[in-house]
Amino acid sequence: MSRYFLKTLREAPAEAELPSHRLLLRAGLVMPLAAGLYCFTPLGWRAMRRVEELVREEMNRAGAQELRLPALQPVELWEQSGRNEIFGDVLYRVSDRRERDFVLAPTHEEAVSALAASQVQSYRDLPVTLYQFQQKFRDEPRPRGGLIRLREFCMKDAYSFDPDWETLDESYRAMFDAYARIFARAEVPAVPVEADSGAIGGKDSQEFIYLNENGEDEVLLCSSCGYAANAEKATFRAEPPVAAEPAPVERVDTPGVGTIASLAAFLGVEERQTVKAVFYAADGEPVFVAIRGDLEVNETKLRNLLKAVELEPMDDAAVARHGLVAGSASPVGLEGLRVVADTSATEAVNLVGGANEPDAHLLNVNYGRDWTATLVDDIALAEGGHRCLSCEGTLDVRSGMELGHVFKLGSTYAEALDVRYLDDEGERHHAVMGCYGIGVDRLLAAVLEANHDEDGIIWPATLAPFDVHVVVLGGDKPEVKEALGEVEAALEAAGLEALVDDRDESPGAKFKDADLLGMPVRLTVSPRALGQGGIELQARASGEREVVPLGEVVGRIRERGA
RNA sequence: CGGGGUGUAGCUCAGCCAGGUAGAGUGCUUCGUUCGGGACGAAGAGGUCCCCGGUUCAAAUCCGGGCACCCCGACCA
Repeated sequence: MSRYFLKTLREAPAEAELPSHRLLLRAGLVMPLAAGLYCFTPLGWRAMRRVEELVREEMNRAGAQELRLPALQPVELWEQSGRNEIFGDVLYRVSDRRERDFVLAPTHEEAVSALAASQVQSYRDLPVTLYQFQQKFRDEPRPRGGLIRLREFCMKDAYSFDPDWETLDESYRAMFDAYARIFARAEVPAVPVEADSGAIGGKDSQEFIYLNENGEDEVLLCSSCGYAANAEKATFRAEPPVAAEPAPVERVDTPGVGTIASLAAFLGVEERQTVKAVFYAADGEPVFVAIRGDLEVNETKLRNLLKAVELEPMDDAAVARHGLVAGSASPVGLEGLRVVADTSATEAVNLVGGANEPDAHLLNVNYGRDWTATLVDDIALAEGGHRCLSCEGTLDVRSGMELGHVFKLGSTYAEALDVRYLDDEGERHHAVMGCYGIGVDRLLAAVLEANHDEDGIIWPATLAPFDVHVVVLGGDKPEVKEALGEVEAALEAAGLEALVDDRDESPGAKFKDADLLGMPVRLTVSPRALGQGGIELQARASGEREVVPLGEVVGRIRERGA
């Protein structure tokens, strides 16, 4: 370590708040270069390589084949798939000396499809799963949390090509199982949850979420039946509507009432007896959304339903232009606007709705009789405390980090980039694709979030940058020198990698650094330990300590699973 | 893109309100002592006080404009 390119910090820089971010900086694994961009030091890079190697082992075990695609890609490829526009500002754009336009790829469905299109000809070439480790570039609006959200990061991205949806199920399952093994071996408790599959379409989509309060994603979990879903996707059972016979519409004055809460209080009804209006602009087109008053709109569900790329709240000018009365808007008597209704608002009877004039509302509004919608579907947002749709349980809301995503894509890219094959009857079909991603940097951060104590990192043995941390005390004494030489030789012969702290530091400083850096096993070579008959061995996780005769050191390390 | 915060030594921060020689701890260098849980003493190196402009005899400090970074939100295949 006296010559190792590493500096630890006694205190973490002020900008770091998350435990993983603080540890990365304190242990000297990374150095920030700019927002969302990090340098990895030799030690940090070793850690990354260990994570990468673990992922690679499981990909290979699952039968996937590693390849390499370029990060720099012609913009035409992205125009072909239509994602030049969909990604928009997220794409880093560059041009070459001839002023041709390129992008730094944020993901590789296009490139891998182009490659597959050139290679796949027959059903005999399928199925195949290809993967790579490659830097992705995304101009994120807000990088954050050290390695949690980066602008340049390493992703393990895999893509499967199958002849049909049935065999895709098998390819998908193989990746799903590989992911479960990866997170288990990395000692990060990630749970699979149902996820939104986005505007691209596709079928099943699941995310592996590490439940952690510092995560950016929200998931809903049912402790009774095990249902788990990303908040964007989650379904639930709304409170049943209040039962009643339809009554005639009646106008009431509601002076100063402009919110559902105040409306319900003013009239002495429950919020689920009201209908709420929310206005959006979907790709610039105005949309009037009606949902029961006790529920919120899930904008992801709405965006998917409308097949919109962009969905924003309607701005005040547009609200006025369409003659909408905020606070008392109503789908009743509404003309010239696309109306989308949540199922909840169409099933309930005798709701209180707006009157489309200030300080007034309508009683006994009923779907079908008084108003209709262009589209009716589930567009409600599941929240903690809601009832599970699958059982009698209650949903809990938790935050978490998305570490991996597995996704049955279908043929969207195969069609855009012409990945076709001939079946055994000579008929041409598009391949059916799946895609599978793991953020390697983020996984490294998650490993630290899940494996540390107040003294520092506690590396899982499979991911530790070094197997053993050797603290040398009294290194100028001949018996210590001799013992150190023998220990180093034994470790090397056993294939164990060691970080040897031969610095001229006080014992306390060396022990503190050993705890911070967190290798699974610490060996102390010192006059005291030699006097007690050998080398001191301490396990980082348990803190258990023992003095082991020199010849048995490797054996004891092996027994401890390093 | 909206809201909040911060920019002074490698790191953590004080100084700014009330303008007047740029500071502490830690880290770094050297010497000595010490040597099993961030040792002690001494000497030293290290600064465009984020940038540009303004006010002033004088700006880290006051004023204006920018930039960067962090946090919250929006966004996130």
